[in-house]
Amino acid sequence: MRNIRKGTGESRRGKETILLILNSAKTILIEQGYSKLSMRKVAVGAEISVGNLQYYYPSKNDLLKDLLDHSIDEFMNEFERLRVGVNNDPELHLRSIINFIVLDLGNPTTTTFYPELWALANHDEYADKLMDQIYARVRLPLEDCITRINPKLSVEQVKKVALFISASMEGMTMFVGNGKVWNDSIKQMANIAIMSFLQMVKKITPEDIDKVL
Amino acid sequence: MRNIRKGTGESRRGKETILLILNSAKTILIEQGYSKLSMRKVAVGAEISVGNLQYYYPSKNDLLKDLLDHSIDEFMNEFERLRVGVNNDPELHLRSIINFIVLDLGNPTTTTFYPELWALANHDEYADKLMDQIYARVRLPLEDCITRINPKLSVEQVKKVALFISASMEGMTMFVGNGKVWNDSIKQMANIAIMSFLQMVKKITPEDIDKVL
Amino acid sequence: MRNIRKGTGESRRGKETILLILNSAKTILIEQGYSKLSMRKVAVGAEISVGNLQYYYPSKNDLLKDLLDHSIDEFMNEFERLRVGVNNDPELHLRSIINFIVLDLGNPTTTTFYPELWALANHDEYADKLMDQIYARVRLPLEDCITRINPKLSVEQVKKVALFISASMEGMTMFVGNGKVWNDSIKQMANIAIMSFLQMVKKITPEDIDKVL
Amino acid sequence: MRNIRKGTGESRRGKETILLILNSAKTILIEQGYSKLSMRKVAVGAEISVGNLQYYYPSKNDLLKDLLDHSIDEFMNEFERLRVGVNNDPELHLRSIINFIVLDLGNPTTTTFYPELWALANHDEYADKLMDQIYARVRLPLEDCITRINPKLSVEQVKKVALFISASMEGMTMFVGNGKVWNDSIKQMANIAIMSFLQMVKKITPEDIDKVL
DNA sequence: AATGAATGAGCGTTCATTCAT
DNA sequence: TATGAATGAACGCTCATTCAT
Repeated sequence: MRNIRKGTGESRRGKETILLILNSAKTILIEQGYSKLSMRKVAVGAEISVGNLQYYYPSKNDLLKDLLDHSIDEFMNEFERLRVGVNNDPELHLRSIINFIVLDLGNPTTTTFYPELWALANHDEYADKLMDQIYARVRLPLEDCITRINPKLSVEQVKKVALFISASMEGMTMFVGNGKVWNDSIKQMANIAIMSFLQMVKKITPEDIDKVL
Repeated sequence: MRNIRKGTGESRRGKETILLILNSAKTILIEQGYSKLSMRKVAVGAEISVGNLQYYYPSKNDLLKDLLDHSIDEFMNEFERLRVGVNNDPELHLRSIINFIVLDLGNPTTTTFYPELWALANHDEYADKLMDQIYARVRLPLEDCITRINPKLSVEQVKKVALFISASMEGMTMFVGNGKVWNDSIKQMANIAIMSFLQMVKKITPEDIDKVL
Repeated sequence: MRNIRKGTGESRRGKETILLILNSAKTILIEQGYSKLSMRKVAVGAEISVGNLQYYYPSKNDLLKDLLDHSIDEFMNEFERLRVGVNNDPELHLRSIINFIVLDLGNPTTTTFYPELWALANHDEYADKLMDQIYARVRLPLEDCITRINPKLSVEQVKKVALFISASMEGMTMFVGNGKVWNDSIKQMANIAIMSFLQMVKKITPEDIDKVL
Repeated sequence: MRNIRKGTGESRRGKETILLILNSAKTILIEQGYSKLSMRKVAVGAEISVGNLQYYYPSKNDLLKDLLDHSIDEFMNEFERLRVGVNNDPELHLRSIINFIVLDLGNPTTTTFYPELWALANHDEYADKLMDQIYARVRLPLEDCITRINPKLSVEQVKKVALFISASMEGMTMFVGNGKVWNDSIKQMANIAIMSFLQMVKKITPEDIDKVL
């Protein structure tokens, strides 16, 4: 919801237009993929002229940046809400985070948006940076739980365990996401994930992580 | 390595040209992403004319299909080699599979190629079908190990556990792959994965998987 | 003179550009034939960029449609003017129509444009529909004259006689048209046509038309 | 059935291939029009390679020439057969010629092939020359009949009357030809034509033809 | 007599972008 | 803010043609 050109999107009408643009862009990205995302199609989808689109976003890259920011904000806002009302039990908290993330993979937007983001991150610096930020943010509460459940792990080791858990869950996107073959098994996947990760966090030792074979 | 148009690629020279094309296409896909993959660029990379490229691959989609087939064949061939010399201990076998796959994520080709494939699979039927085939093939030895380690699980449950393990490992691609921030931690990730998955396979009960909360 | 894309050709400049395009297209169609009509050549002829041409006519077919409409409008407008100041004598009116149409065949545009249209009509639905409309319109006054000259003919028979007269005149295009071998004889052709058709309309009986041999 | 490159098409096999080529080309010309006629499509239709096609016809223009020759030969051969068994009555002979030509317009090949030829003749010298030859040949028997029916006409006037009759009949192609709206009325058109032309030939005077208004 | 391989130009079309209004 | 007009490059693709085998 932040655009590039200074002084644009400040009036109420402008803000509405920006929302129309971002929604159009996101729809295209999700339904057709990044390779089919064009300024023209975004303009048509937003029911404005190409000229006007370029008034708000002078270049396609500007639009992409704002689109990524905007899309991620939505996930983040939902994720933050998890915190509220969390009790003090780290194990329970870990369970609820895992549950939330795995079940979120069933969301049709998540299913298609994130693979696009990952592919993009391999070729686009901004997307790459953004990915780092999101997942670092997602790992924060994981790290907190892990530290409390297994205090013997060093800070670095906790980070790696959190990364493992987070990455593992992301990997399920392409298999249990919306419309995917295994979508019906999403609940069981969450169960396996909780069981697997919880056991591991409890039992894992510093040596398990850092041993060299 | 199989081209589309009848009667092309039959001479030695033709076969060489097809290889030049596929290598060029793969390089572009990996270095620049699918959205930048164009017939022109492939032709330039293969040092042939666009006309000649289209002589072998009448449409871009034909090229994409063959490129995916070709690229996946390479992984499959490597994966098949794992089988050879496998001992009878299912736990050891499971360890070696996990180890192989996680470490393969460090391969620069794997790191960038697979996210492209996942994104593609969301919009391209052929890519989707291919993904199903690859991962089904990858899960086969996993399912075999799991069944032998934990005989109490039903066939369906074994499949879900295998899917969980396979998907989890794929998820690490974007984080520990070649050039990624956590690339240095790839060995520890393999350790955590082995520890986590092995424990889970041993301990998990049918009820753990199918319980409804 | 009506373009396709909404919101284009609305400013004075846009309308001028559309005229430049149509003139360029018509010139190429007439001088080189439909098989040589390309968007690029039209753009060069109109001294605009290909991109701008496609801004007005998103597809070649859109341009062709408008070109046909536009070209036919010109003939129609001239043809309508015939009506004005027509006296009440059906025979005289018939003479003047025949004279007008046959002499119009000497027009260089008519000579080359109509054969293209006929060939096009065999493969293009829109051209076919348009042909039907033009010639139905041309036959209207013919049918009126014939009915008044020979009231014994049924409505259907009048239509067939009118069709015969109209079609016969069109057939001369390829022989007495501009630049054709017999172009010098166009006046005599008109004479023969008038004599032939007038006699026939006066003398023909319902039986002559519908007899089965 | 005559090709361009010296020494080709001399073996039995070569002659068969040439026939396959010409049939393929004619089918495409008739079904899709000249603008869609390409060497590639002809080769596919003839089930030979492009290279082999170009062995027989080094250039597209060579193929076109032979195609026109070949197609017109077919009509000519049929037309010559008319002569056989013709009695001495010029009026009867004229009727039979008119009848033959008008009814031939119902032939699907004639319907689509000739408009293509006319359009082509406007831009291609060879097609133009060929048209002259065919129609001059067609007018010969017409001129013979006219001279005998109406001996007062000069040689030049006879030629013009014959041209008028021939051209008139060609004009019906686009209206009563195969698949055309008025195809059902083809018999009545022949009746009207015979009545109209016969009357005219009998009654017309040198003054009718050459008068200047 | 026939094929497969290759080229280079041109095709219709889409694109990001610029700019005057 | 917003539109319509315009550009120039690139896209996937088809084409006529050449040539080695």
